[in-house]
Amino acid sequence: MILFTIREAAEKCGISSYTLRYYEKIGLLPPPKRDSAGRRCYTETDLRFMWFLKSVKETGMSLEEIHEFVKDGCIMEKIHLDVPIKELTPSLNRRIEILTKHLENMEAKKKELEEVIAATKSKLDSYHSMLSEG
Amino acid sequence: MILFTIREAAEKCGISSYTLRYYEKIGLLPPPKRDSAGRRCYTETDLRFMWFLKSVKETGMSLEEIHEFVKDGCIMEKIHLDVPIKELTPSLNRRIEILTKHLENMEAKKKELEEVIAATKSKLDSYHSMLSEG
DNA sequence: CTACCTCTTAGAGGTAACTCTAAGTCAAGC
DNA sequence: GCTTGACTTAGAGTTACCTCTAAGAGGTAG
Repeated sequence: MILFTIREAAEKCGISSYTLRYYEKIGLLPPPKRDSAGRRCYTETDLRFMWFLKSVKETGMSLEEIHEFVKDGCIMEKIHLDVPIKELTPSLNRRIEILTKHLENMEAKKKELEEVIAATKSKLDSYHSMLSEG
Repeated sequence: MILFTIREAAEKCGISSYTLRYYEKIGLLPPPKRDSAGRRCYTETDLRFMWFLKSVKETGMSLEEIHEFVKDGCIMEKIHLDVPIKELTPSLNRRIEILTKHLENMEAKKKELEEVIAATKSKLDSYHSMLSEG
């Protein structure tokens, strides 16, 4: 299994080491394994989770909402440990609710971006014609 | 000519009165006319400008960049006052540069949104199938 | 061995963008 | 004529999110 130091993880996922420790402290990232000297060792699964966190954050989810999303740990791990689906249903439903809301926000943002992109293009056109014709 | 109080302007453009005064103070909005009692009176042109400001801000332009964009006043007004295009060319070129950069940022944001929207949909699908099949 | 780099921690400091407060003015309604 | 409420100002406070510092320990290169 490949393991990464905090610096490698930071470089790979585009979140600074400072921020990774901060996220761990406030409960957004699970505490990773440690090496013999007590240093953090991240797995590829950890990195995938960081990528997910970064994606939703950059598309507008607040840290508080992310916290609400992640608060009862890794679902996949629980499935592997044969926790019955029945017990996971509340978690799953909450996650579905949060992601559905976030999806709506992202669709709205995308729509606004498209509108402002169009308006900006037309403004640029009018500036260009002022320069060439005016 | 229709005139609006700061509260009406705030309501119409979706920026609070506090923020409108703040924007004026830091030079993002031109000082509007005042009534006999010294209160701000906004024109429809002022409102259109607020809408523009809000659009670029919400799509990720910083107040500093907006300041750089607006810093030498209303170009249309100068054109009406018969300022020769030659004198306006530096302003126009700077505005074109800023808007072109912002357009690129918006396109990148839109692309990221599309990717995260797709990833989120697929995650939602997998949650739904855990609930129904798992 | 010593210098250097990166790691650890708790907690302080910084930044962007508001958001509100305090103290006071002004005009309208009762 | 007095209250109400919106307005004015300068400037302090708030929020979200980092970002860094200080103090100290472990491992590596010269």
